[in-house]
Amino acid sequence: MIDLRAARADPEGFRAAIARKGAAEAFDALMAADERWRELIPKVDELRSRTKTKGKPTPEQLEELKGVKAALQRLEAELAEAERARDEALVQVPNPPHESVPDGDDADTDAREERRWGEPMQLSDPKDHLELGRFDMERAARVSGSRFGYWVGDTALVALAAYRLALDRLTALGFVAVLPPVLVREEAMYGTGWFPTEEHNIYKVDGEDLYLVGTSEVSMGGLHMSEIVDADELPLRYTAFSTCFRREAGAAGKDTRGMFRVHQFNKVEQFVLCRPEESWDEHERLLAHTEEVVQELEIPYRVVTLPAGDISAASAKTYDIEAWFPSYRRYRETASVTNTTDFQARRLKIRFRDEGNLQPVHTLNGTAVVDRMVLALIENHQRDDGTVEVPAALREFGAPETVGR
RNA sequence: GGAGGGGUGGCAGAGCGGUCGAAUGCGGCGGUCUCGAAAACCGUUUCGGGCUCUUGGGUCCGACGAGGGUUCAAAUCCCUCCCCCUCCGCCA
Repeated sequence: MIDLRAARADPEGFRAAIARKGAAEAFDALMAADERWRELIPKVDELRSRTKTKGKPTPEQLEELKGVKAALQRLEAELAEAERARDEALVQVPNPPHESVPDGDDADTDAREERRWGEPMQLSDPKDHLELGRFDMERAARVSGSRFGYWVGDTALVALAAYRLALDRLTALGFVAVLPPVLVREEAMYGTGWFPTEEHNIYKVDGEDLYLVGTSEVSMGGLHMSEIVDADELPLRYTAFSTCFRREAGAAGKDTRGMFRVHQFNKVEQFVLCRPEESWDEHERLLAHTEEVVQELEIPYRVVTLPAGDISAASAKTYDIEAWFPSYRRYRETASVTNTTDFQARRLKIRFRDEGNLQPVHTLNGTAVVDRMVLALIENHQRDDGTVEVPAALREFGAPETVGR
């Protein structure tokens, strides 16, 4: 959530920034709800102080108390309603985007390209990952429905090696490896900003108050929920491996072929908690880590800064790494690296003590390796005979030298 | 799944209807001592919110897992939920 006090102090500034995410109305609604709440709170406090008695009250005092309490009860009901309305408005307001984030809301036309790496291969007739790797979509459809697939044989081993490579590189940098839960409570979903805006994309477990995470960012955000972390321990750097689940409810008919957009995939994530003044440097560092992995996988890519209207509610700034996909003949999103500043930390109540003052930490998350990258790897390393040469970096992690059908 | 026990400040741990926002210990911060440090000793130290004034205070309100209830009055009594621990059963 945003810093309400800061927003009251500079409503125009906040409104302008939030408007770049297309959420000016949500902000206006919040300010109105907050004003209403602030009208009521002093009145309630005043009445409450009048109900205080020291020790046993006299009969006359009791009579007077009765009247005050009746008035208090009515006012408290109003306050509770105002508070509910204000909190509801608060969760609708996104994190203001950083100044360096471009305007616009279209990922394709408004994103700012930062750089490119590698030479996109230009085959006249490139095969796609389904033709090159071993995936079983037909049987998966029978077992699980559309948008699921089995990774089979050498293809599965390449994916596992890629996860292991990312974990290896990150732990060497001091990141702590974590295998987190993938079922979480509503609290973690709200805390990380996935709810309420992304709720449509999340699976809920029937009969339980549990949700399947769309990314381990949710589990990792929850890890230090409600804690006051030791300032000396910051930054806390984690790398988590987990399966991720997404309903892809709004994506009907989009990317229906192959494993590009599926309901379930695996990801190695970076998740960091740090001091506010460190988070922008840390953001660049996380991006660099991801780029190093993609380079080791020898996948041509470009880095873009997503426009304000296309980043998540929690994000202040997001870089995407788009891998070259020969079969699509274009770059496509494979990794996201995001600074959520204090937005998640505020909701999750993760704070640290700085010269006596408690303040929220900053949190960041970023893909290190994800299944889509392995798809890109397979496509980019195809040879004329339809086999795939696996990058040397993956061999020590159990990958075969080649993948062929 | 069954049977018990428990959730209190950064941590440990008292309190079990008003005198309790809360003993005590540890930790933290400041100081005395010291060339310096340790030890010892002294002082200080929960969080959130509103208003307010020379940003550091003043003042009022709220919070003892969460939410309801009883009562003039709840950390303390009752109900619901969540979580943790121990034992038994089951299980990868």
